[in-house]
Amino acid sequence: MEKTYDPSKFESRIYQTWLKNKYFASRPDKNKKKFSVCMPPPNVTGKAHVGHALNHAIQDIIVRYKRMQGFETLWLPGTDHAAIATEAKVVGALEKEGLTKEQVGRENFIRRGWDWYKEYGNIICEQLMSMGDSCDWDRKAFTMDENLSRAVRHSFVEYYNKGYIYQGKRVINYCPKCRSSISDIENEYKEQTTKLWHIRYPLEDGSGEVVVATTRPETMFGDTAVAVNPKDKRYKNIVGKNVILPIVNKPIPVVADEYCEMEFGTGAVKITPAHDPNDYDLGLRHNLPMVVVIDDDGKLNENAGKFAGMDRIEARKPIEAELKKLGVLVKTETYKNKVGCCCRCGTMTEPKVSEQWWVKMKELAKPAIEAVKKGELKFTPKRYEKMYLNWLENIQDWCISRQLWLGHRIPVFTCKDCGFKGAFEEDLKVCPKCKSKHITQDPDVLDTWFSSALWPFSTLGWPNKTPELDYFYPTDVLATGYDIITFWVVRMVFSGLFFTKKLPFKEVVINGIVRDSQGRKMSKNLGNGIDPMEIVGEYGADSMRLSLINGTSMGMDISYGKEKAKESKIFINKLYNASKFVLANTEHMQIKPLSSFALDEKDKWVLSKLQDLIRSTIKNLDKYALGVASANLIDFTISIFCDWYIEASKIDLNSGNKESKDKAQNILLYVLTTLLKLFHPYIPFVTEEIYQNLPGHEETIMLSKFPEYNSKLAFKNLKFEEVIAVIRAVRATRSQYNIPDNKKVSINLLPLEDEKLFAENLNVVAKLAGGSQVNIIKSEPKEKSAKVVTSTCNAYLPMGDLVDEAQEKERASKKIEELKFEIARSEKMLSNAGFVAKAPKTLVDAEKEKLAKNKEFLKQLLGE
RNA sequence: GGAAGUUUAGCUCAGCUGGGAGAGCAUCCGCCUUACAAGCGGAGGGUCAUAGGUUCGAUCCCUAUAACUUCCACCA
Repeated sequence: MEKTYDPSKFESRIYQTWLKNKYFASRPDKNKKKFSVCMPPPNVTGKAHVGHALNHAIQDIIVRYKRMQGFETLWLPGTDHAAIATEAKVVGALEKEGLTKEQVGRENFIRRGWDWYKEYGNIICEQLMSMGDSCDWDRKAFTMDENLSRAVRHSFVEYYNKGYIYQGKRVINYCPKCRSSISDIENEYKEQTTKLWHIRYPLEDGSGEVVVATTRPETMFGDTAVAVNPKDKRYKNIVGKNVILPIVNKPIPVVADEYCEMEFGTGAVKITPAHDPNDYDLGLRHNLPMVVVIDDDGKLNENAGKFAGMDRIEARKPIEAELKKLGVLVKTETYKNKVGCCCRCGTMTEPKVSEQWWVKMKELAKPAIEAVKKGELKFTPKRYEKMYLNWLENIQDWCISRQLWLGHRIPVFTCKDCGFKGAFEEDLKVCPKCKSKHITQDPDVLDTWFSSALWPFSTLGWPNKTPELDYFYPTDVLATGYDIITFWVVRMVFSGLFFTKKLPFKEVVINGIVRDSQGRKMSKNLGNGIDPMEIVGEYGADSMRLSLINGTSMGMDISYGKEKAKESKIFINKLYNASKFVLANTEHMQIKPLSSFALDEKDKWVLSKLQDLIRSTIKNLDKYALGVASANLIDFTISIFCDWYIEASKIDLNSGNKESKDKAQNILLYVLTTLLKLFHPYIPFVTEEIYQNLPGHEETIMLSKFPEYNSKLAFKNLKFEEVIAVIRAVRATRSQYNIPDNKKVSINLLPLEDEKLFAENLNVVAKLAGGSQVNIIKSEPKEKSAKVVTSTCNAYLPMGDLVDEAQEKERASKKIEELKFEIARSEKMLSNAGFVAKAPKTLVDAEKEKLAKNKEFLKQLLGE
C-alpha cells in the first residue's frame, strides 16, 4: 500500500476492476432472494450536482449492503430525455447557426436531438461511476430507447382505450420561451414587485365610471367584462350596464360574481377569459366571449391595436402612457405578488386557453392513496406520506401534451377523410373505417414525466413478459428527493398499480436538499453551487460520500461545503493509517480461530464492542439511519480501536512471546477486516484497497459476507474500562502538573477491589499513561506522591517535593464534591416513593448499587 | 389561507418508543510517543427556543407562543 492515503491513486483503478469482473451485474436467480432498486434517471444531457451525489451515495450504500448480505442485487441505472430542457438546448444551437426549428423541419430536428443525446449523454454516467455507483451498467436504460418507447405507446393506448385520456380545452400555463404548455407543478410561483394599475372604465350611458385594479394592464385588450361582487352595495346599480373599455373603445358588460372580493383593490375586476384561469371559469358562467391578445411567442397580437407585436411585459410602459394620456389612469401603486414561472427556464408563464391532452386522475389516484393508508407503501421519514397524500387527495387532471418535437409523440391518429380518431401502438397508415390513407398524427409530444412514470417496469422490459420483470419487479426501495415526490413518485405509483397491478416499490426513502455551507439553496444566480467532481478530484469519492451522509438524518436538508469533505478525508486517512499498522504487523502471520487463544481483558473488550457495533450497524442500516450507523463506525474506529486497542496491542506484538503475538495479530486482523466490511458501503474504494492487502482476503470485499453478530465473541462483565479510567486519570493529573507526555514517571497502583485486573495490566498502564515503572502497592505510600483516584483503583505518582499540596487538596475536594453531589442525587431519587414504586426495578436497583458504591468511595476518600 | 418541518456547545449538526446531554470543527494548555502532526494527550464550553400540562421522572409526549424554512392553494 502507498505510504499516504491518496484516493486519486486507486479509486478509478478499483472501479475498473469491479466493472471488468462484472461484480455489479445481476441475473434472475430463483435460488436467491432478490433486492432491486431503480435509479431516478438524471437528465441525459445534464451534469451531476451535489444533490445527485447525496442521492446516489444513499442508493449505493443500501445496494452494497444488501449485496453483501447475499441478495441478488440489481441497481438499474438510466437517464431521462428531459424533452423541454434538451429541446431548448438544440434550439439554442440552431439559433447560433441562424436557423429555426421550422426551417430544419421536424425530422431533422429530431435527428439533431439524438446527436445531442449521443454527444452529452454519457457524461453524467461517467460522473456517477467516479462516485462509485455499483449499478448494473449493462442494463442502462434511456427513456427514449426503443423498448421504453414501446412501453410509453402501449400505456398511452391502454389509458386511451379505457377512457382515461381525453382532449380538452382549458386554461393552461404556457411558456413563451420553451413554446410549450407546462403542467401545474412545472409552474413555479415566484414573488415579484410590480405595480397595481387603477384604471377608470366609464359607463356607456355616461352616468359614471368603474375603477378596476389590475397587475396586468396588457391584457385589457382581451377584457370582455368587468365583474363585481353581487353583495357589493357600491356597484349594485351598475350590474347589467355596459362600460367602455378604454383604448379599444368597446362596450363590455358589468357582471356580478361571487369570485370578486369586495375588500381587494376597488372591488371591481376586469375579466380576461382568455388569459386567466379564474376569468376563464367566470367567462363560462356568464357566457362571455374570449379574446386572445397574447400569442405563443409572448407578443401582443392584432387585438392590441397599435401595441401589436410588442412583448407582453415591455408593452406595459407605453400602455400606461396611453392610459395617462386618455386620463383614465387613476393611480399606480407598488405591489408584491407571485407570478407563475417556467421551472425549466424561469420565464414568466402565460395562462392561455388551449386544447391539450389530459389524463383523468381521480380514479387512478384512489388505489395510490389506499396503498399508503394501508401501510403497503412506506415512506422514510414518515412525514412525507402526508405530502404524498395531500397531493393525491387534491389531484387535478394531468396535462400530458407538450408542444415540442423531442420526446414521445402522442400516438393519436386522425383520418382526414372520415374523421376517425384513435390511439395506436403502431403508426396508423390506413384508416380502419374508410380505408383512406390521409392519416395525420397529433403533432404534440408527451410530458417527460409520462415516460418516467413507467420507469420501474419499462426498464425491466414491460410490456413484454421478461424474466427480469418477473424476478426483479416490484422493486424494493426507491431513494429520491422530496422535491420530486409529486412529479415522479406519485405518478410511478399510480401507473404501476394501473398497468402492473402491483406497487412499483415497497419503500420510499426521501433525502433532503443539499444547501451551501450557509444553508442557502444552491443556485446559478448565487454562484454557490458545488461541483461534486471537484470534490471527488480534491478529496476522493469516498470522502465525498461519507461527508454527505455521516451525522445526517434522512429527509433533512444539509448544509455542505468542502470543509466537510476535508473532515471525512482526515478520518479516512486515520483508518488508512491504522490499516497500515495492522498490515505492517501481520505480514507473516498465521491465521487461527480466535477461540484458540487465551483472551485477556482488553481483547474481550474490543471484541465485545465490535459485536455491539455489528448489531447496531445492521439495525440502523435496516431502518435507513445511515448517518447514525456511520457515526458509530467512526466512533469505534477512533475511540476504541485506534486510541486503545491498537496502542495496547503493541505490548503483545513486541513482547517476544509467540502466543501473545499470534493472538494480537489475529485479533487485529479480525477487527480490521470486520470494520472494513462494515464501512464498505460508505467508502467502497478505500476499503477495497486495504482489503486487497489483508492476509487471507477474498477476491473482493464487495462480494464478501457482511458481518454478523457473533455471540461467542461477546463477553460479559468487561473490566478493561476500569484500566482505561485509571490511565485517563493519571494522564489528567500529569497534565495538571505540566509533565510532558514524553517524560516517564513511576506509577504505584493501589487497587480497591480487583487486584488481579490491574496486576495483569501493569504494562498497559505503563505504556499508555507514560509510566517508567508501574507497581501494585498494598497501602498508601509513605513517599510524597500526587494522588489519583478512580472508583476502582488509586494511583500514586511519587514526585517528592514537586507535589503541590494545594493542588492535591483542591483535586481531592473537587472529587469529594462530585461524590457528594452524586450521593445526594441518588438519595433524593430513592427517597421518592413514586420512583421506587413505579420505575423499572432494574433502574431502582442500579441506583441503589450506585449509591452504596459512592458512599463507600467517599468514606475511603474522607478517611485519609 | 391550508399543511409540514426546524429551533440542542462559538459554528455545522447527531441523539431521545421518557431514566444522569454527544460528535466534528473552532478555542485554550502540553507533546514530532517507532500507523497517523491530515497526528497524540489534556481542558473549557449547553436552564436541549419560551410558557404551561401529563408523569415518580420531560431535551424527548401533549397544548399554546415566537422565529426561521419548505410544500400546497392563491386576490385581480
